[in-house]
Amino acid sequence: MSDGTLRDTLRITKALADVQRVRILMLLQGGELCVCQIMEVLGLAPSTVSKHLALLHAAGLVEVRKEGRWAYFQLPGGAARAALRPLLHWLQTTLANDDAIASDAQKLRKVVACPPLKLARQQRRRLGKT
Amino acid sequence: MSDGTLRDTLRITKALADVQRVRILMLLQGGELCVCQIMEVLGLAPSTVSKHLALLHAAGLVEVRKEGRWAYFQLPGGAARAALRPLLHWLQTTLANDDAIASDAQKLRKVVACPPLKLARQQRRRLGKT
DNA sequence: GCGATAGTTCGCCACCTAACGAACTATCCA
DNA sequence: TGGATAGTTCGTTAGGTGGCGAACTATCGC
Repeated sequence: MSDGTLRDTLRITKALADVQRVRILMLLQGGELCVCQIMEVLGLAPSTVSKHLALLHAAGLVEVRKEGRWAYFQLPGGAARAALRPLLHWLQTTLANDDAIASDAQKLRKVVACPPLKLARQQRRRLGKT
Repeated sequence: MSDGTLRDTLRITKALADVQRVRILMLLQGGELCVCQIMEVLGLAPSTVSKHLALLHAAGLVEVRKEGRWAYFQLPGGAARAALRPLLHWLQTTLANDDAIASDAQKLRKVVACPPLKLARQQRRRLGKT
């Protein structure tokens, strides 16, 4: 996918040029997450989160693991991870003291505390009412 | 300017999410350049190049040195350079084998071979005719 | 099989942005 | 002082992008 061309590089920089996608990458530092968990932290519609994740995937910045109805996303491993290491490390470093990112991390802790199944059910109920 | 907040980080990633600006950063690896030299390599109007450089400057990715009518741009030095090192190094590495970037570099060699004054004069003439 | 449901795709809208030329600023030189 | 000129700013326009809800796909449980 990424073989060092300008186009591939721009796919990555464009993927990083959005608040929500940067927030997602920071969330994934703690390990894989499913779409509904990310939705909950970001406060965005499922279609929006799905689109952001598809874009990150196309750029090679996340990997997917599908398990039944659930889709788990995580940072890439192996060779891709090595190639992206400086980039992700820079992001991590520059955002180490950011309040919004810290707030996301805290919210994530609460979100992962309850199982995804229960979380997704709550979200459905909320959307149905609105 | 950049004190580690999410907004500052996004200013940088957004600055990197454009072909022309990435090309400019790669050109500046060889040292400072004036606007007319960058114009010549990229093949863009002066107003466009100026805007890109202003954006890169606002993101802290380039520094300016004004000398009379001329403005010389270069990659940042000192603390800023240290903070951006991983980012720029990643860019440099991923684009090491890109044809378009290599072609820019070659074009730049021809451009710097003739003094900026002469170059600028040629550009004026060309614009006037068109 | 059938309803419920996690996630994706599609269509639409509002906003942003890259490009240009024209007008402007500021410096140099005759 | 006045004309030429390097660069910036402004206004406009065309194309890209993020957001949502609605419709769709695919899996699970009864």
